[in-house]
Amino acid sequence: MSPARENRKTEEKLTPQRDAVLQVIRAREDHPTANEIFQAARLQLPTISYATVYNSLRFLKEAGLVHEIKFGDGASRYDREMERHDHAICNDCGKLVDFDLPEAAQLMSAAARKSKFKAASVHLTLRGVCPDCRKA
Amino acid sequence: MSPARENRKTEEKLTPQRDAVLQVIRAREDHPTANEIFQAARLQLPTISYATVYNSLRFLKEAGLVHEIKFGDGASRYDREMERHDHAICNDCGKLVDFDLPEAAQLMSAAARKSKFKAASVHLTLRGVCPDCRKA
DNA sequence: CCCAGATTTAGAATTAGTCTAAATCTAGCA
DNA sequence: TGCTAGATTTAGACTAATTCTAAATCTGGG
Repeated sequence: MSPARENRKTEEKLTPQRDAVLQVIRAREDHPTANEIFQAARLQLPTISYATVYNSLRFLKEAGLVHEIKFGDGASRYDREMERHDHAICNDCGKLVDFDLPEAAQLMSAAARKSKFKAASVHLTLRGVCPDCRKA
Repeated sequence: MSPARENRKTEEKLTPQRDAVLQVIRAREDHPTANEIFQAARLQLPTISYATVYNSLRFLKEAGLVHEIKFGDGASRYDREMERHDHAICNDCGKLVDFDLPEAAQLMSAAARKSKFKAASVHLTLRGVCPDCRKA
């Protein structure tokens, strides 16, 4: 259960397919969907299947290597950023941007008190218009 | 464009089907999915179709009478609560609970500054374990 | 080298939601 | 009253995202 052992176990199981999926996510600034990841992974591993991309994403999530973001609008998106952070979503173009507002993290216990839940994490979502759409 | 006129327009178009959908949502404490709403609306209006439930939900959303919540885990949920509020989601059973943390609303401008977005709304999401699951 | 268990593959299946075209309803008006 | 245009409803086909299935393939330990 030590971090080192946990990590070794993960490494052992990092098959070429899983690694390709991980590299695709790490290489991108944005938050690709499973389909986008599939298209990109194919360039490296032409025989990789859609199901394997999903299996790999599940594995990588459980191993704590990627983060899944499920907002509306259909497909889940995947994020290389594992630290706690917040999201801004553009109401016009749907762009999703990460940012960190430490003050949001500090509201966790207040939120737990109000909701009566045992808190695990908090996350703030801003909806609005992104800089690009503001210009247009 | 006056509130009164806006309201009258809405009233005019509140067909029996749309009203049935609205009543289902207003009668429930929880946040039903479209499918749950369809099942319940059917009891009142046996011929109502699935497509009409979706059409009605879109209409009611646009009229500002219900609120759509899209978290992961598949289906959108619908909320009778129209005031700004926050959500807690149980990691064990998936239960979704409303609460209001006014401090979260106050983080809107800070979030806008960090993300560079023009803010429209903010919303906090707590993940954790609900009171019922905590007992079990 | 061989086997058991894990992984990958292709495609079928499932689920949520949207679209389409025909049927129905409704308000305004000759 | 009776007609017509426009809006709404309906059933079912369709689409997109994701999961499932079963067979094929790979891998490490003996």
